[in-house]
Order: sequence, then C-alpha cells, then structure tokens
Amino acid sequence: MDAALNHDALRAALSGQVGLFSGLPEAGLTRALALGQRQKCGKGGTLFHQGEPADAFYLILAGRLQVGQATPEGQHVIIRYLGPREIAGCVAVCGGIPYPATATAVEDTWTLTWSRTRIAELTEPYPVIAMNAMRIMGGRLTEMQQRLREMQTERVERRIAHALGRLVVQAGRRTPEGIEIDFPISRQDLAEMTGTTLHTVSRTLSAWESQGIVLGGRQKVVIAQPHMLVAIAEDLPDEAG
Amino acid sequence: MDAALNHDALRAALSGQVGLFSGLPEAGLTRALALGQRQKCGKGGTLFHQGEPADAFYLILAGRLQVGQATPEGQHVIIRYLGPREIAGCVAVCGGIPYPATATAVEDTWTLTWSRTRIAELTEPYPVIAMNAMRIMGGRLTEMQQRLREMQTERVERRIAHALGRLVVQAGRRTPEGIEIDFPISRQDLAEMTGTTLHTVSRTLSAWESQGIVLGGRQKVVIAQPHMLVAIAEDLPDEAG
DNA sequence: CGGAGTTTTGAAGGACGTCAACATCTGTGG
DNA sequence: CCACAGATGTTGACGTCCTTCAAAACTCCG
Repeated sequence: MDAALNHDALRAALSGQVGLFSGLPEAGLTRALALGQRQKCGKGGTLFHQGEPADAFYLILAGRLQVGQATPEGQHVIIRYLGPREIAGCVAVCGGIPYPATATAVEDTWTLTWSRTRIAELTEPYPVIAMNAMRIMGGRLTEMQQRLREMQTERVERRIAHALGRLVVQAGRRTPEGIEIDFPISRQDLAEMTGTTLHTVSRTLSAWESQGIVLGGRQKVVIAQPHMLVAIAEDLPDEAG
Repeated sequence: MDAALNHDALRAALSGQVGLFSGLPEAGLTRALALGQRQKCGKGGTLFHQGEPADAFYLILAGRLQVGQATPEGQHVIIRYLGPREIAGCVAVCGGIPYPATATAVEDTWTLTWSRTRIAELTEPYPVIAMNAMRIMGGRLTEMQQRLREMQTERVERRIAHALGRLVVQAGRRTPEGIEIDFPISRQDLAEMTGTTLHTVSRTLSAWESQGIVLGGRQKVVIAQPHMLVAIAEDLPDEAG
C-alpha cells in the first residue's frame, strides 16, 4: 500500500481519474499535491465528527469511509460510503458550515488532506476545481433526492436491493461466486442505510440466499445473480420459472 | 405585483437579500439584472420537467414553486417548495446534468431567468456568485440528509410536524388565529412531502385540531400553537396538563 | 475455550396503508 | 339562484408489513 503512495505513483493515479481534478492542467495537479498532506486513518477511526467546524477537506487515496448521522435519541443512519478517488467534507468546507455528518473509516484509509485555507489557494488560480466540486455536490444532491423518493415510495425489500445495487457499482469486486461488496458491512449497516432493522435485513437476505440470489457471511455480502437483484429493485415481474 | 417588478424596485429588492448575490458588487448586480429575463409562470404551470436538458436557471421574484419527482410507477413525491429570493435549477445547470426534478407553480410565479450561457458570462467575472451557488447547494444537501434521517428514524406524526415546521419558517404568515402556510397546500401534498398517505395526514391533522394545535381548511393549514408542534417534532414529553 | 459481536429465526403486536363510504367545498353553466 | 360535477377532506373497518421482543446459533479472536 505504501508503495502506491509515493509521489510519482500518486500523480499517475490522480491524473484524469479524480473527478475533483478533471480538466486541471499539469501545473495545477502539481500544486495540489504540494499543498495536500498525506494522512492515515486506521480502521474504526474517525476523520471528522458531525457538528465540528469544518476545517479540512479529504481526497481518499485508499480505503473506505462511512458517512453517518446520529439522532439526538441515539439512533444512527448511514448516509453513504466513500471510496478511493472520492472526496469527503466538501459540503461543509465549501459552504462554510460545520460538518453535517460523521466520517469513520471502515478499513485502514489513506487520504490527501487540505486545510480550508489551502483549498482557497488552490481554487483561486484553478477555478475548474470549484466547478468540479459543484458538479460532485450536484450529483450527490441528485442521489439524495432519489433515495428520499425511494424511502417514501418503496417497501423494505426494494430499498435493500437498491442499496446493494449502489454498493455493487461503488465497491463491487468480481469473485468466482459473484460480485462481492469489497469492505466489511454488517446487517446492521445495511439496516441503517435503508431505514429498517437488522432483523428485517437478515430475513430478507436469508430469503434471497435460499433463492440463490446472494451469498451471505459475517460482515459480507456476495451478489450471485445481479440481474435478479435489479429485477427486485425495479419491481420487474418475477423472472423465476 | 407588476409594480414591484420594475427595474428600480427589483434592484432594491435583490440587493442584499438574495443568497445567490450576497457579496456581489453593484456592477455585478447591474450586469445580472441586464442578462436575466423576466418571466411569468401561471398557477399550475410547469417551469421545467424532470429529465429535460437543463438550459435555464431561475431566481424567484414572487410566487411559489413546488419541486417534485415522479416514480416510474406513477407515484409522486414533493422534494421541496421554493419561494421568493430562492433559486431553482441550480443543481442541473451547475452540474451539466438534466433537471433531476420537475418544478411547477402552485401560485402565479414571476422569475428572473438566465440561460446556461448567460450564467457563464456572469460567474466568470464574478466568481462570488459561484461560491454562493455552492453554499446554497451545500445547504440543500445538508437538509436532504436531515430529511433522509427523519424518514428512516421517525414515525409519521413527527415527520408531518417537521414538514410543517419547515413550511412555517419558509412560508409562514402571521394571522390572528396563528401562523398560516402562505400558499395552497392540500393533505395530499403534505403526504407526498412526508412519505405517507393523505388519509394518515388527515387523521393526524384532525387529532391536532381537536387539541387546538392547528386549524384546518381546504388546502390550508394554520398553526395555532407552534410550540406544541415543535414538541411533537422533537418528541419532547407532552406539555399538556 | 470463553466471550463478545454478529446473525438467524420465531412469535406477537402495532403503526399505518388500503378499501370504502360519505361529507364538504369550489367553480361552472343554465 | 340553483343544480351539478369534480376536487378535496373526513372517518371507520380491516389487513399487513414490519418492528419489537426473545432466544439461540454461529463466527471470530485472544
């Protein structure tokens, strides 16, 4: 892992694959790398807490973050997961507001970190970065609107199918048995993503497993028949014979 | 109404009250007014449809817009309402994506409209506008996250209370009987905002009305005891004796 | 092997959706 | 002014999806 984090490899990896930096000239990339600070957050660690003043902005180099909110009553919901080449903290830093959520690492995570002042130094000469940040925020807002619609109109089973579908796109890894979600995720986590209980998630996954759609495991989900999951998510007529 | 829309009145109204233009120098405001086009959308009319390419950006001068999404199955959810001095279409125009939702006028609505090319002409010399747009989008994203959390963790009654609370802040008007939501809103609308049915909304409002918390009416809601509504929304111990 | 965390499964109950019927209001045209 | 249609709101009865409560099995790790 460390080998991948030397300067040249970093530069190659960032060039053209990071949405935040797309369209940025070489000089800008150099500047961004120079201003950013490499940082490690161990599994289970917290990058920032909900309500804290937002003073840093993170680009994930490797690992996985869970972004969640806690309610005053002590309940917890998961807003999204973030993986390599995605950014965290942009809403708060750009808007000048406290972090609206808490980011914790679900695996060892390496980030490139900029303080708020550094961000200003970057976006001033390279406004394309600000435009990219806006595009990213727009995409997330659109996604949140979709999820709100799902929460309001769909039953639990479809919501779980949709959540898994997003995880497949974002963190799917091909294995002989099917597509595996490439980080540890529990039934409780899925419940907090879909607004239900771990019991219902467990029952649903068990039912799917008996149909051969998924394979379960401890903090593990493998989708054996992705098309069936899509059929459930889109509420298509059952394809089973 | 038309009287309020002449150039000088417009200028006075926009100065310092429109989030999008805060911090903008006089010259920029002049430029913005010159580039924008005044437009009227009659009650029930549609400003833009979900899925259309985003080619315009709207600042509401007067009236009220409903922003909603339709599901493939024909269901409808309301994402938010927008009132005077708020902007519509920013996510799509800034992100270069199709409009993610549909905006319809719930009353006669007047807007100042900029095409996408005009927006570029404005933000280039006045990047503060882009910063403001980003702040606005950040605020909306934060709000959507809160609402998603509500949908996942709260019962229907609390969600309705929260929705009404937001409407009070956004469109509340003092009357002798209490605070009235200042545009026509039906039980069905409230149901589509909170992910429930008009029946449950009706039952809930009836119960509140019998406690004197609200006053109902056709497409009308008046909050007689706002503090009681807050108590319900925050799930505080009942204040009734 | 013990213990904590995770997952599974069963049973019971409730919140809320669905179905149904009726009441009320608004606008239109005769 | 009245009749009528259509939209909106109210209320009751019933069903069910899902939560809650409960207990046990499994897995990982020291």
